[in-house]
Amino acid sequence: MRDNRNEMRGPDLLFLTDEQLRKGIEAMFFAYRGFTADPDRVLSEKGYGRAHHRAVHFIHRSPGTTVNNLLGILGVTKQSLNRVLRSLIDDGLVESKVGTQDKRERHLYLTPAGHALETELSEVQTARVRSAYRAAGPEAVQGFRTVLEAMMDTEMRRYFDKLKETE
Amino acid sequence: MRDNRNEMRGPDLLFLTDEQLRKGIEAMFFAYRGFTADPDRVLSEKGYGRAHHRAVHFIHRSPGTTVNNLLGILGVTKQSLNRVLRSLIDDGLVESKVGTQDKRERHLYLTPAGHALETELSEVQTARVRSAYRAAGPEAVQGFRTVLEAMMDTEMRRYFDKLKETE
DNA sequence: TTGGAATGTCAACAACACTGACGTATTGTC
DNA sequence: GACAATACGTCAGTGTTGTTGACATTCCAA
Repeated sequence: MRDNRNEMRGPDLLFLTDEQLRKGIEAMFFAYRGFTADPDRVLSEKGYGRAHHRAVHFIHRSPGTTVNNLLGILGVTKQSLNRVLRSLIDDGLVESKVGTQDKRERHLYLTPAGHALETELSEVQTARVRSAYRAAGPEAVQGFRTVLEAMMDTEMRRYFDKLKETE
Repeated sequence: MRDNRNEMRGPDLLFLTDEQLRKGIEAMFFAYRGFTADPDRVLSEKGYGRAHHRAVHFIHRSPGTTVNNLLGILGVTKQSLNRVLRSLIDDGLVESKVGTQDKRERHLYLTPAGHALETELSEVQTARVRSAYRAAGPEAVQGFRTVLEAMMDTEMRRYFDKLKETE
């Protein structure tokens, strides 16, 4: 019924039927599970979780970032992030340096051990994405990226674009 | 360094550079947050979580499905699923009927109240996906779906394809 | 200089996943 | 009919990750 509403607008909009949208939603659900499966395995062996992965990833991506900046990117409360950072710092994977200009800020860096973990996680996750990209081909990848960016919150896209600038 | 390894294979493979893969990973992270943000808001108002959404979604999608089948789709333990189903059944959103052929099985159905919740969740999530699809266009959506399917575990793709058959 | 804003930390709690073990009802097989 | 296997539910315990509340430190501006 609602499908028909769209179908009547012409064949160009067939990709916007409720059925197509539902399948997109389910594809997103299943794909995200695959997307995180390999890093999750590595992490659980070491007693870490997905939150540790995210922290390590973005500290690697933006060395010297502050806790506050990381909070914005990760979208969690500072208390939640702090627990994760605490264990990473205690285990010697992350270094927290008091800011020189503003001593309230802590600047975060990966230690050599932290870089080693980041590399390990990155390799397994990248392997799957590379495999998917290769199987799908460049045009599909372009479309994939376009849809993902359109799906973000505008605030998140701001962070994403900022990271993209290193391109 | 590794980028160069790929770049040397010619311009066709530029989309497989480490930098492109990293941005794909980050896009996936940010987009999934947006993807779940709207339903999460609706759910938390009602005292439910993402796990309830998944259960309601797939019961709606496959009415009469058994607990065991749902366990396979969702990829969680029965203890975890049971907690969610318990609250949904107690709140009158899901009905559990003893199987007619095999009385060990429980077949799951949404009640009218369950359908109401499913519709509400589906509408806010579909709205975002529709908006993203519309902005990206049909070719991009095709590529999006292709990459997502290539990213799933083979086992999950089996479930996904089974759901797709209703297409 | 003093009060408010910003930054980060500690403590307690809730949601949701996990493992392991056990109980019950039903089914299928020898 | 005995017995193993299957499907489902439940109890107990644990861990990660999110939350709110309270608090210490630092900076800045009135």
